[in-house]
Amino acid sequence: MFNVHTARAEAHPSDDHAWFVHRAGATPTGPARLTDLLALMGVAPDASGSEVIQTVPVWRVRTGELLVQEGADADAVYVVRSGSFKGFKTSEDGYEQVLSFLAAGEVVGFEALCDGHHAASLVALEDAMVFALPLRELDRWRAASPALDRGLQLALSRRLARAVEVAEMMAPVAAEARLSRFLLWLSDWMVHRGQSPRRLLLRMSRRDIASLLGVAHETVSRSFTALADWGCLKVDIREVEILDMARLRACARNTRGLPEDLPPHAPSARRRVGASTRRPGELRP
Amino acid sequence: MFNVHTARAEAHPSDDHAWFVHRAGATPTGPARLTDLLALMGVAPDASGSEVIQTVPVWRVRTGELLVQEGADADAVYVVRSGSFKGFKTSEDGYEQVLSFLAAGEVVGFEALCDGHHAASLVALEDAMVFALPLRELDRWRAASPALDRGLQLALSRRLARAVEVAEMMAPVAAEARLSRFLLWLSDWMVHRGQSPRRLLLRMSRRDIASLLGVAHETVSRSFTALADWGCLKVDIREVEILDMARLRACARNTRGLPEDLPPHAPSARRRVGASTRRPGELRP
DNA sequence: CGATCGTTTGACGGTGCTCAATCACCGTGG
DNA sequence: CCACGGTGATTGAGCACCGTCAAACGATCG
Repeated sequence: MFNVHTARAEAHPSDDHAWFVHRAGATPTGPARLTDLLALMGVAPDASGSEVIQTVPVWRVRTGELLVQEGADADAVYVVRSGSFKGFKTSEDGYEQVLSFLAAGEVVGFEALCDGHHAASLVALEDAMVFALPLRELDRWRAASPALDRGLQLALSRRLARAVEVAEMMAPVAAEARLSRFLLWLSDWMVHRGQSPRRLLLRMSRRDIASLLGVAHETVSRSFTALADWGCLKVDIREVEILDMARLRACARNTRGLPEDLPPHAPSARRRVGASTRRPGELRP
Repeated sequence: MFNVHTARAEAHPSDDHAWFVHRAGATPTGPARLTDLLALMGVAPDASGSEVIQTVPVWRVRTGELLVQEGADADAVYVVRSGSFKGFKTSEDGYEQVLSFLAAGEVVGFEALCDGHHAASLVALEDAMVFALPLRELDRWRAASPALDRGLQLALSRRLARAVEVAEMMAPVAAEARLSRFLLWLSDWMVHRGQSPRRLLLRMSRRDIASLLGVAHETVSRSFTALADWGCLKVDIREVEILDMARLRACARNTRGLPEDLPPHAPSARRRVGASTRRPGELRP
């Protein structure tokens, strides 16, 4: 009936492609010492590395600005020093598929190593700084500093392990369960950064969350209010407080609605009843 | 109403957990030379490596047997030599979430490096062989053979790039579009292995595909017949032939149903009409 | 040949996508 | 200061896609 792709084409016949709406916004700033990077990655520094690698370039990216552009030639791999990023891919019809959210200590842009081009874009969700590891130097630096090499391998391993969690959030379960999993994941994230696991400040919009979870952004809104009605959360736009961690975990485990054996904290007429609990591809007993 | 989790618990009160239904099935076989591994990874061999690394252990895994078990201690990283694998994670209620399908040349089990435990299980979809890189030796081997190191980094980069494609297949678009994307991905896979891009032999069940795509396995069946009705495919259980690559790509691009500007090859009453084309989280013009 | 599993097809109902209206919030400029 | 437009979040209504349940069929295997 109404086709987004043609609609866009008609509205802006010779418009720039979607990946041009953002501006590359990384600006150089004072370089750092290797030991700073190694500390961030959680590995002990080594003397040999610091001799060869005097300084590591640092880039600063402001909120909403791009660190890397999908399809662009890659000239470096980055390690997030502070702030957070959203990784996404925009398809030709303008749809923005969010792939991950990234925080301090994580490696980004490594996908580009195999063919020299970035597979996805990265935009800062808040003012951020990144260490840049020039591809030209990468092998030499890793050879010079076993600690850097080890830190990178560990970070890459974590990235791959994270892919499992993302798949769980996109799994075909009830929208409330996906949101619960996302919030629990964020909570873990906060703990790793030494902050409270209960008070979350969402740096991303409802639409970004929706894209990651694979639902409509209106559904994310509804799921937030549902979880709040069930006594799991207190929600104020982007400030979320987890009131009942056990119940939230129960919602994340369950595939549909609210588990029966955990009656609502604050009884609500909104509670769904009679919903089936099987999910796609379920193994039957 | 009917809760899978409790139902399982009632049926098998002291049952083994789901990840015990498979048996670890990897058996050692004649080790290979480093140059074989390097050739598989697409990097030029180096003399220094072959001196230190005389032989590389090779394991054989038969169809349906496990290479690694979720949660098990990891003692090696593997590179698939032949055959193919399914990576999956089983949740406590028995649901099997497929995460990826893996073929020759790909690195598996690397997620375990960061905490020493495998995050997901790997089962052979056909008789397979893998190179084993013992974690104990990994750093030493990489240092001894720059070629091995480079090959590993490239393979890891490809794995991360693949995560983007998996996300696209799980994206909230029409079931036919997801299946189209999956088949196109498989087709690319065949090309990389030097085989025909049109004739696909599916090594996995409908249920596995369904899990990866995030739909019910019945929906996968229906999508296969829909794509066949639209003239894209010829389907015979697990043998799939792509008849119209351009049309299949159009289906993969589109979010809902069959694109209007490509009338069905073989007119079918099954064709859906009036379906909207927006998708969750769509950016409105 | 019976049993089990995988695949296909049909029917039905519900979740969640779509569309739409409303509100809160914000930076701008009159 | 307040009107103004723009963005993001929330809520409601309708309906269609697809998940669920069911049954039938073919294939494989003991």
